[in-house]
Amino acid sequence: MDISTREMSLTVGEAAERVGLTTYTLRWYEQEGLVGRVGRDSSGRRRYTESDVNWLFLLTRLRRTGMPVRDMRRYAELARHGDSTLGARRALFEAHRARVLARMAELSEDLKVLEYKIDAYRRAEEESG
Amino acid sequence: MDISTREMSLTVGEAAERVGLTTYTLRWYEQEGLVGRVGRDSSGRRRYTESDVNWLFLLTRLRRTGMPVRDMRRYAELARHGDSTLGARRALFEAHRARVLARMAELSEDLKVLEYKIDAYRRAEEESG
DNA sequence: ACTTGACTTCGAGCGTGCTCGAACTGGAAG
DNA sequence: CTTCCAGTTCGAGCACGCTCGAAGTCAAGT
Repeated sequence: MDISTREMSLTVGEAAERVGLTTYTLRWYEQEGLVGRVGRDSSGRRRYTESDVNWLFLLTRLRRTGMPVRDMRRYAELARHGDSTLGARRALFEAHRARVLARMAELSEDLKVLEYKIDAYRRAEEESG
Repeated sequence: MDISTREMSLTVGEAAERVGLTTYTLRWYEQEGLVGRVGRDSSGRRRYTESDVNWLFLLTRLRRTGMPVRDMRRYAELARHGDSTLGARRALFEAHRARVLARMAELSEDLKVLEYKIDAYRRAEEESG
């Protein structure tokens, strides 16, 4: 368990692959302040640490649940300001959780409409085909 | 139960309000072929029938479940071609249902991440707040 | 008769979230 | 040493789904 196995650092391409985003997007996220300035190596190339990757992963989940980039940026800013923002970050997540739950409820409703139509088509097909 | 109670027809504004879209969007949907050409009155104004409104309602559900406009157009085209496309329409809905279910599963997973973070924040707040 | 306000068509513009091309740099493999 | 590939920055461009402004029409209310 030496230092080299504990200190991983990935290029933008490797990081992109791990988190399922493109290199374009990773650079853009940084530019947009969704990620703090990523470390660079001696020749100016980005080096993503494990915690950078974990952060990016979290961002992908937030994004996938429909959180706007604007809110993700706000969250990133809070995170950069340390422990004094823990409450605010929790509040942000709780509010977002509520939106996700509402969205899921909406999808369940919409699913019923889909089921209804599928059934109606099935019946119509039997009748006329 | 006279004809006037059975034959409703709404202006674009009324229809928009009922289905929760704007008048802009309703006209645009028509232009994009998501809705067949809506009837006009003697002075060229749109008159939405009950079945137009039902159709629009269905479109709002498809839209809300994330169906792209392109696919909604394809569906509308199928519907305009009558009963011979019942099977295709059902297939389209079944495929879409699968996507919605997958999306819901994804959201459940993402929700776990949110819960986990909320909990972590709560613990961190207790510890340092 | 006049005003109001919702309607018409048309094409342009916008917000979001990337996505890409251009021009360049630097390390590694053959 | 050259070739190659992945990286850099910058600003422009794109796909999607609307959204709106302009200029005009028409019917109803005062």
